[in-house]
Amino acid sequence: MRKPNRLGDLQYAIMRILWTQGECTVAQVHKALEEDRGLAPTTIATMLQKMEKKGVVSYRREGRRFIYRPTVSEPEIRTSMVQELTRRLFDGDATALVSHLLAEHEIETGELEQLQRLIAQRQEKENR
Amino acid sequence: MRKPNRLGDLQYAIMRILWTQGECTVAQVHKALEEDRGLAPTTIATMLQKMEKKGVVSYRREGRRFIYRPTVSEPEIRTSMVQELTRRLFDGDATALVSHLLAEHEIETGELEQLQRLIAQRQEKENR
DNA sequence: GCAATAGTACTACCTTGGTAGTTTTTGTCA
DNA sequence: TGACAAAAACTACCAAGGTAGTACTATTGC
Repeated sequence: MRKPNRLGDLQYAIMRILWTQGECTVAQVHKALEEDRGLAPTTIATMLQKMEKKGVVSYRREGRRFIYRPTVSEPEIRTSMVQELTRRLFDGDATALVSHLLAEHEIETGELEQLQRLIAQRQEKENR
Repeated sequence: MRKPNRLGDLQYAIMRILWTQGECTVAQVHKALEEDRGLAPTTIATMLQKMEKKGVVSYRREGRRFIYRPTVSEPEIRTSMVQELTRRLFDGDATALVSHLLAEHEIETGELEQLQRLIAQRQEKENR
């Protein structure tokens, strides 16, 4: 029903923890983000509740505590967020996005070769 | 002071009008978006006020009416929005973003060659 | 058995983006 | 000069993301 989803900054950060850890308690997520963000544990808990309501995570109880688990994959979210931006900024033209990255030097000179290789790989896959 | 800015969907749409037209009255912007969005003129006016406060547009009066003008360029905004997404989703690695586009087939097979050319051009520029 | 604690629930508040109605002002034209 | 229309001002409201304090509850260590 609901289109995949875009996530806010904190929400995405939380998802990253869940994607790498697989399953987490609130405390574990809090711990993992503490360094970078220094948020109150209740902030994480509240956010996870909101995310649960929204359908991007689910949980099971284990004794008193909740174990959260992602219900959407990282590529899924990434794809829908990248698509969204591409739609808005480049009328959905992903090539225009890459063109922008090249023109604005978001991509270092040293990485150009690697890109060429990536494209070649994709072409090979296509022609097989 | 404030870092360039990310814009919401409507805000970006309005900016696009301003970027192409150069200067616009509220009525002109409204007219231009009517087809796609069918919003009330006051919605546009309110949005433009908010955008003015935020510093992405400015205006001058001409008689009774306001003429709005962008104060930031499209590449500027694009760059900061793309950077933001790249930071969040790919730890700031633009090449990883392109890799994603290739892997998820956001880029059509037919466009691969064009991309190769774009990269080659950039490389030439570099070596000159 | 009970108190300290850990963990969730509940509530609240702020900001930003989005949407629009109502009121006031002010040119303009008859 | 006065009515009308167009424009802006003001106000209001909603949703979502973000942040966190306080209240409740269940566990567990003594």
